[in-house]
This record gives sequence, structure tokens and C-alpha cells, in this order.
Amino acid sequence: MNGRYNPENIEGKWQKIWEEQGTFRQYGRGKKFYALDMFPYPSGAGLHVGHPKGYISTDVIARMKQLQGFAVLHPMGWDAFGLPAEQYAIKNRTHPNKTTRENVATFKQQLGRLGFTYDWDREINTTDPEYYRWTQWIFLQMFKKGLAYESYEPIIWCPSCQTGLANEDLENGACERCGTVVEKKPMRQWVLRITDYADRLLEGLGGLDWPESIKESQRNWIGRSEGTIVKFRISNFEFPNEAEEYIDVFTTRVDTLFGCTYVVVAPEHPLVRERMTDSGKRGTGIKNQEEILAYLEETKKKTEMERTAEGREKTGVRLEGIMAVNPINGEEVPVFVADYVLGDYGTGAVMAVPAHDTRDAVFARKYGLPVRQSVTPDFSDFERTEKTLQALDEVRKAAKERGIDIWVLGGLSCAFHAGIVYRGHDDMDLIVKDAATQSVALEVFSSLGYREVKRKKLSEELTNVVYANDQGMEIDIGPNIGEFGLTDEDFEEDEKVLSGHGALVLSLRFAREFKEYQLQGKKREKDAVDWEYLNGKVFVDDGFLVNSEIFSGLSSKDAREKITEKLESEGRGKKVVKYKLREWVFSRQRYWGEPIPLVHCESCAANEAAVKLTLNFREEKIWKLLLSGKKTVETRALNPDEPERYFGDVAEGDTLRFAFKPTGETKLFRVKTAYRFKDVRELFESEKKDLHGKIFSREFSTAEELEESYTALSPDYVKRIRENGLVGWELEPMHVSRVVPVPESELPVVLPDVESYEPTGTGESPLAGIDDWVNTTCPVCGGPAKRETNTMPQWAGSSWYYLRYIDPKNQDAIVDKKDEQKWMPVDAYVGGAEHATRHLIYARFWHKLLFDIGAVSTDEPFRKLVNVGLILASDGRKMSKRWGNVINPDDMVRDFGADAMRLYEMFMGPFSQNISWSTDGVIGTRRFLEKVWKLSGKVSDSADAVREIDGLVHRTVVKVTDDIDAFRFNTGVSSLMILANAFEKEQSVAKESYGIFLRLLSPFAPHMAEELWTELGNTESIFLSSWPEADPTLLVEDTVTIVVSVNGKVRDSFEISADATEDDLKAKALGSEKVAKFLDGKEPKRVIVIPGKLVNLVV
RNA sequence: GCCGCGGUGGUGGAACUGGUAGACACAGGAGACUUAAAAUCUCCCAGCCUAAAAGCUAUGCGGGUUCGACUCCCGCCUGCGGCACCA
Repeated sequence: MNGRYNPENIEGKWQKIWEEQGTFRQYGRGKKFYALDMFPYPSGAGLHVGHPKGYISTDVIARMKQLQGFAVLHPMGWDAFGLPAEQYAIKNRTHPNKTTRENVATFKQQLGRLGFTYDWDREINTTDPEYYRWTQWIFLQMFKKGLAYESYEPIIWCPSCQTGLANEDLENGACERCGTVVEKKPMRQWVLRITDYADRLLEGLGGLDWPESIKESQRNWIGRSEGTIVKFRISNFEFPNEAEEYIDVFTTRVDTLFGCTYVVVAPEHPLVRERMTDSGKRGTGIKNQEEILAYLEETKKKTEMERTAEGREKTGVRLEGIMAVNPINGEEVPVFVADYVLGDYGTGAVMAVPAHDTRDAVFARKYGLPVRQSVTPDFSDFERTEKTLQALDEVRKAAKERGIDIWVLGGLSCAFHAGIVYRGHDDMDLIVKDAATQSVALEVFSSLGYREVKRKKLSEELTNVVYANDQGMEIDIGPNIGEFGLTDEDFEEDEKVLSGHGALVLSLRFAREFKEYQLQGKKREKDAVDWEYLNGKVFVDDGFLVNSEIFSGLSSKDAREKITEKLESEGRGKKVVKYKLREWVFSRQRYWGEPIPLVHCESCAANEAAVKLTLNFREEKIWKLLLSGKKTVETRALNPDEPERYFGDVAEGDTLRFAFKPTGETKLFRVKTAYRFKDVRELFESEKKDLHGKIFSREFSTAEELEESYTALSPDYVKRIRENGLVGWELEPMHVSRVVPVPESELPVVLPDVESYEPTGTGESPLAGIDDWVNTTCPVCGGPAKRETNTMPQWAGSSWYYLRYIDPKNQDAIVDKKDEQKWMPVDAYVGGAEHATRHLIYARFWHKLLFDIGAVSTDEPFRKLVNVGLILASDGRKMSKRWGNVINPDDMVRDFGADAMRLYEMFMGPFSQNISWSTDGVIGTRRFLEKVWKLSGKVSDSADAVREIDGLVHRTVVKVTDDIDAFRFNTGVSSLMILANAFEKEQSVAKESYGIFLRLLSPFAPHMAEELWTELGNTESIFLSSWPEADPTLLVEDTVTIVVSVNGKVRDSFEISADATEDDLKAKALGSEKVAKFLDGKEPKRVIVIPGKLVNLVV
């Protein structure tokens, strides 16, 4: 006997032995298993009990897998770059390196006490130059592939963190980190072209064993939608060059094209600015310029303040003087500028179809624009009757005779096609306009054979009465609206509003048809028609076309194809795919991050400047066509999402850079001299007409010619632009320098020490102030050059760390290929759900790039992903210093032992669920361990102690194995408790059974299991033994409990041998006295026998 | 608004593909041991009605399918998470 259970005496001891003997470095075995945790950010606060939950789970799995004979990789490391360390550094004037080192030490010590199986020889730290050397290397690979580019677009800027942010770093329009409302700020940025991978990121999800919610979040985030670009020609406009000009709109509902009654462009749309900028030869065509300018001003202000406000009111201004021509029918429709259209999604312009889009409907109603239905719901699957319509007519007629005007809420068009009127899902509401005549209305209904069937109390004073006739038609009559002072206008609101006011609402519903609808809905499942009403208009996702000329009668789906085909064949449209995913703004203007390994060389740029014009096109075939005969071609691309936004203060001889996006492709112009803006613009516009460079070959076949075509931009002109407020964006002069990658052999570019970590706030990182670091020589020409001073975001290092664990000390590659092939992909990745749309998208993106360049062998890094649920404090809030509700794992280990704490965290509930901490719960698992400890005193070698509960032992083997594999730790632990309770009831426990039990327990409570295993006389570690296998013959029980029920209610049960026949069961059940009572002497109508389970008697 | 996931005792939760709802544990109650307390052990513990048994009611609410529903279907309510003027 081993005395009292005292975790202190055994836990440290075994932790040391495991580490010394390398118990968990059995890498030579055959099958591999890679168990991975999302590595922590080593904060100054240390661990709280929530952190280890995920780590315990991977440890449990790792230990079981090792017992099952796998080679198990289970590493840990530190994601240590990031703001908190930097902020701490600013405050305390310590180097972030120092705090990071200290925090890591604390974390490591805390984790050590819990007895994890980490191989610390593989520890990595993202701030270690030997690590970030490879982070920089990956960046260079992106740069070489054109996936990293310099952009001058306005980006999201957090004024408090003083850095640019990615779209992913936002939470409800505020900085995720500090909660400050962000701004848009134009500045030079490094951006990663993640959208190039959008489709693959989307498709790859299909094969992953990940929680559905995470996959769904990623799908949402990527936001792929297939649609059509439709070209609306602009008319009523003086065309200087007789050139046609178009507004391209993006729509996913091209089937509603005939319902388009106007076009809306975003305030940022080039059309707006272009029409407004000057009175030169193009003219503007827009008559109400001032009004529009005022509107643009207004929207600019609005976006900063109340952008997030719910239910923003829709505002807009018509562009007077121009019209847009609907390419499908030649109809001219007005054009509006309105900020309910987003400038940075689609084409920044939409075709408005108020009949089939709620936003357009709201706008159309406000500005009195026509509404034209072009699609109607498809009710062909429903068996229609005319009954509802008849009933409606009847009611109306009878009402009219008595001088009552009845309003119908809900679409009659819908009623017409369906033969039934629906509002919402099941009824149509009638309103008696003149509330004073409510009593008369009631009289109408009763005269038509309706009688009261039900009364619903809506509130203290308000009651709803339901009448029905004998054909099953129901009418709801709401309370009298007269008392509430509603006016005619209120009737235009939707029914919700009215009932909210206690309006007199009469609901007409045909009960039987509603039932049919339910059945149909079930059969059709996802095809079920989805629609809603607004002021009598029908919003239909899927239906068939009406009012659409030759397309009428087609289904929405077919029409989308057919109309697109037609537009395409005429050059007036194009099938396209759009994403919500934005490019990844990758640079940060902060200190504590990986330096971006690039150099800006002015000398190289100067050489380049000898060539008068350099064009960069992303698509190779285009620039080749354009630049044939030119001296220099640079393949680096610039990707502006916004066209020609930046106009600097330029003087003659300065370098100007224009970025524009006429057709979605990306181009960069560099023009050695400053040119007159107007003429440059003309270049853009002409370019729009013909992508394939007609204008270049015609007008600028040589660089010299191009230069001749332009004259210097006059200061007057710049002033005018500014005064007009047309270029409301920050003016920023741009300098051309050539970006040169730091050669791989010179990596890492080490983060230098600085005097002050303080962000500069100017859009430059603190690194910019270190002259002797910034100034360097160009790797290409050897001339003076400046280093890139932006740093990488925190997400960089974590986007590939799982690869480095495999081969952490490799000097020649990010990971050895053979080792990579052995260990990848990760078999179980555990971490918080909050990483759904950042880390987990970024890492997949990087991994796919690495796959493309042959650095890794798998297309996806994480085969299986499991979310760990939060551990909340006992008050239900998140654990935080701020609330003073933090539980420290060290205290738990001290008071109850690591094993009890591990066991509790696995037992407390479903692994992925958020659950409040309960220290009492730890007491429970500690008691269980005490019980197990005592059981060792009962262990006996004698064979006669065996067999009794062998069945239970082996069923527990199956249960625990399955549960661990499926992350159902709570029920796994529970079954161990059941087995221990059973052992306890026995006189003695067979040594063999106890050995099985210990091995099942060992992943959860390794220290105790190891100790007791030794106690049993084993000389080698329990973790070098093998996982128990269940004996199938012991799994079946000899006797089973059969339940007898009468009409499904349990009345009796009995034990019977497992091989009893159905007839045996039946006989026994019928013989039961308890059952006889319920049979009431009658013979059961039917007897259902489920072997091994139950007998049900139907009376 | 759209999408996804949930809603079971005083509490955390269990129930496999429809077959004894509440395993396991916490808290609570009663008792044993003890001078006493802690620890430990035994028993009770969904609600209603009961002396007890029996019975009835119960898995957010209302319907449905089925011999039988926490489980499947329809509709609602509600909580959480994601996206959100994304055309």
C-alpha cells in the first residue's frame, strides 16, 4: 500500500522523469499523429485556468495516440510579436524582448506544472530572428509572385493604435484591439493579394474536418457571389469624341433586369468625379453639380460618424442631365448617386429594381420612383383553389355595400398567381380603414357566415378576435385603430407597424390551404419559395419572369443564364464572380513586428527614369501587346481599388504616379514629367474604350510621343481641384523608387533597437527614425537605398508556425521536405473560435502559396480542427483582471494537483462549449482520484476476483477510446468514474482489470496513472506500454433489460437472457401483472417487439 | 435582415442511427463514524398528488408524423456566434 494520495509527491517527480527519459519523443514509429495547439501570446498576466483547456485536450489525445503506437508530434511555442509587449515597453522603457523573455519563462513554468508532453527541443518563438528569418522568406516568395504589392489606397487606420489595419482586424467598424472607431487614411501600404486565392480557400473547405460554424464563417467572409456586369450606356450627354460611355453595374439578379427603373452609383464612383471636375471640352453633362457636390460632402462626413447606425436612412441625388440606357430594352432610366451603394464592392454601381429589392424599394418610395415587377413567385407546385380569392371578393363586396373601405395588406399580384393570398407565410391582413365602422365590419363578417372561434388577448386593453366560417376560412379582427389616432399614412407602413399600434387588422386565412403549403414546403425543402412583401411588392428569390418580353415565362434561374448570354453576345454584359474578401493590408506602422525585407532604391529608379514611360500590367499578354518595342518593362503590379485618387503637389520634373481601374485590371503609370491633369484623364478615358491599347499604338507609339502630348500641370489647376473639393482625399506627393527585395542570403533583416518605441503617427513606423538602419545599399546596383520601415502584422508569424515545429533548427529551408511529408497535415488542431476569419484564413492562404511553390506537400494545413470552449468565471463573465475573477491554474495545482485539474477541465462539459468555472467541480474529480488511489489496495492477482465486471471493463475501453477520438472527454471521464465505482463495490479487483483502467485513465491523469502503474510492478513507463483493446466477446451482455410499454408509456420491465426469442419476449410481456392493469382485459391490437430493447403493446 | 449552432432538474451536463429522459458529477437533505469538526461511508434528491404505493405532468412554446419523439417534419418564441445597405 502506498499511503495517502498526495499529488505534490508524485507530479513533479514524473514530470522530471518523462523529460529526462524522452518518454514523449518516440518519433521513430510508423504511423504519425500531429497534435497542435494554437500557440499562446505570452502576456504579462500569465495563464488563467481557461488557457490550458485546449492544451489538456491535445495532451490527452497525444498520450492516447502514443499508447496506440503512433509517433506523436506535440509541440509548443510562442506568438510573441504584437502590441501589448510594445505598449508595455513604451510605458516601462524596457525592451519588448526582455518582457517577452520573462513572460515566456512564466508561461513555460505554469504549463510545466500541468504535465504536458511537449517536446521543448522544438520550441519556437516568432520574435526569434532565426524564426522570423523564414517569415520574411515567405514574404519574399509572395513578393516575387506578385502577391505582395505596394498600394497607396486609403486603408483602415486606427488612431489609437496608430497603425493601419486589415479588414479582418475590425469589429463592428472599430479596432478589434482597442475598440476605437477607425478612419480611412490614404497611405503607402504593403498588401497581400489574398483574393487570388479566394476560390481555392472556399473550395478547400469542403474536404476539411472542421466545425461547420467555422467553415460557414469563412464562407461568409470570402463572400463569393456569381453575377453579371451589365453595361448601361450613358445618354443625354455631349460626347466630345463621340465615344460611348458606360456605367457598369454588378448584379446577381440579372433576371430582374426588366424591373430596373433607375441606376445608382456610389459617391466614390468615378463617373461622379469625372463629370464634375472641369468645364473643359468634355463638358460635364450634369446640370445640378452644386447639389451633388453638397451631397458628396455630406456623405463623407456621415461615413465617419454614424456609419454603424441601424437602419440608415437612404439618401441620394439624381444626376440631372444624364440618363442610363438599359441594354436589354433600350429604356432610358435616371441615374442617382446615393451612399447606400458601396463604392468598394462590385462595380460601385447597381441597377435598381424596387420591385425585387428591399433597399431599392425603400429608396424608390422615398423619391417617388416607378416600381415594376418582373418576377413572380412560382406557385406551380401548389394545388390552388380560388376559394381564398372568392372569400376576399365576398368580404369586400359585402363591406362596400355597407360603405366600408377595406385595405389589403399583402400582394394581390401574389394572390393572383397563387390563387391564395399570403402575408408573411400564412395569411393576408385586411384593414378596415374607417375604424369607427368596426362594428359594421363585424356585421359584415357575421352576415357571411363567420362566427367567433377564438379570442387572443394582445395586451390589457387589446383583444384579437378570430372568426371562421364553416369552410375553414379564418378572419382575424384586430382592435379598433381609431382610438390610437392613426392616419391614412400609417396604412402605408407595413403591418408590423400597424399591429404595433394596435390597428384593426383583419386577417383572412384559409386553414386547409395553409396546411397544404406546409406539406409542400416540406417536400420542396430548400427550393421552398421565399418571399416577403413591402407595400404590395413581392420580393422573390426564385420564380418566373413577367413583363420581360421574350424572357417572360422563364424561371429566374434560366433567365439569369439567357439574359447574360444575350448581353454577352452583344458586348453589353459579362458573367463575373465577386468576393467580399478584401486584400490583406499587411504592413503596420509599429515597432514590435517582423521588418518587411525590402529596400527602396532611388538609384535604380533613376536608371529606370531614363525610359520615359513604364507601364505595369498584371496580365502579361496585355503589357506585351502594349509595350512591344519598349525598353523596359516592370512586372510588378500596383493594385488600386480606387481610380485616380491621388494628386500631389507636383512641380515640373516631378514624378507622378497614377493608378486607375477602368476595367478591373490593374495598371500603373509612371510618367517622368508632370503632365496636365486633364489630358492624363483623357488618356484614362480613351483607354477605357479599348483595353487592347488602341490609343497607345495610335497616339503614343513611342515614349517620346507620349511626353510631347503633355504639358506641365499648372499650380492653378491643382488649386482649383482643391477648392472644388473634388479631390477630397489627402493629397500626397509620390516618389518613385524602385523596390528591391533583400536577397534571401541576407535574411533575416533583424529588427534594430530603437530609442523610442512610440509610434510616429505620421504613417511611418518608429524604424524610420534609425538612420543607420534605414540607410543601406541597394542589393542590385550597390547604390544608396533605404530600407522598408513598415513591419508585419501579428498574424504573420502565426501563419506558418506549425511547419517550423517539424524542423525547427533547419538553416537551409523553412522545413525539410521529407519531414514535412511525414508530419503534415496536422491531425488535430485545437483553439478558440475567435480565429475563424483571421488566423485560420491567413494560415490557409500562406499554406497554399507554399504548396504552389513546392515548399509543402499538402494543399491544406489542418485536417481536423476543434474549437475549445471558453472557461468563464463563476460569475458567468470572461475571466479578466478587470473583473477580478481570474482563477490561477497554479493555485489549482497546489490545492488539488495537476491531475484533478486536468480531469475537471475535461469533465466539466462538452469540450467546445463555454462553461463557467467551478472550483467545487475540481473537488469532485479530486475525490474520484482519491477513490482510484485507494482501489490499488484491492488489487489482487487471483483469477477468481476477475470476470464479474469484465464486461463493464471492456465496454469502458471502447467508450473511452471513442470518446477521446471524438473530443467527448466529458463522457469519457464519466465512464471511467462509473467503472471506478463498480470496482469499489467489489471485494477485490483483478490486476489485469486495474491495469486496463489505469491505462484508460493515463491520458487524463498521467501522474497518478504512472505512479500506480509502477506500484503494480511495471518497470517501464505506462506511456510506453500499449492502449487496451476491447475483447469483443466480453462486450455482449448475457442478460438484457426489456421494457414493456403500453401505447408507448413504460409500465414494466424485466430481465431476460440476451438470446431470448421475440416470442419469449412477447409472452413474458403479456404475462406481466402491471401491464395487465392497463390492458383492461382486452387483447392488444398490435405488439411491437424490438429485440434487446422493448415490447410495446398497442391497445 | 441573412446564415449557422443551441434551449433538458437547484447547477454543469448525459441519452448511440426514434425505443426505460435526467448517466456522471456539483450543490442540497438525512444518517453512520467522531468528544467535536474535517475527511470518509450509506441513503434521498424533476414536478404534482400521496403516509406509501400507484398515478399524472414533464426535455423553450404550438401543431404534425409514428406503436413509440429530447431525437424527425412544420410554425413560433428565445439565447449565442458569423455576416450585414455585399446589389
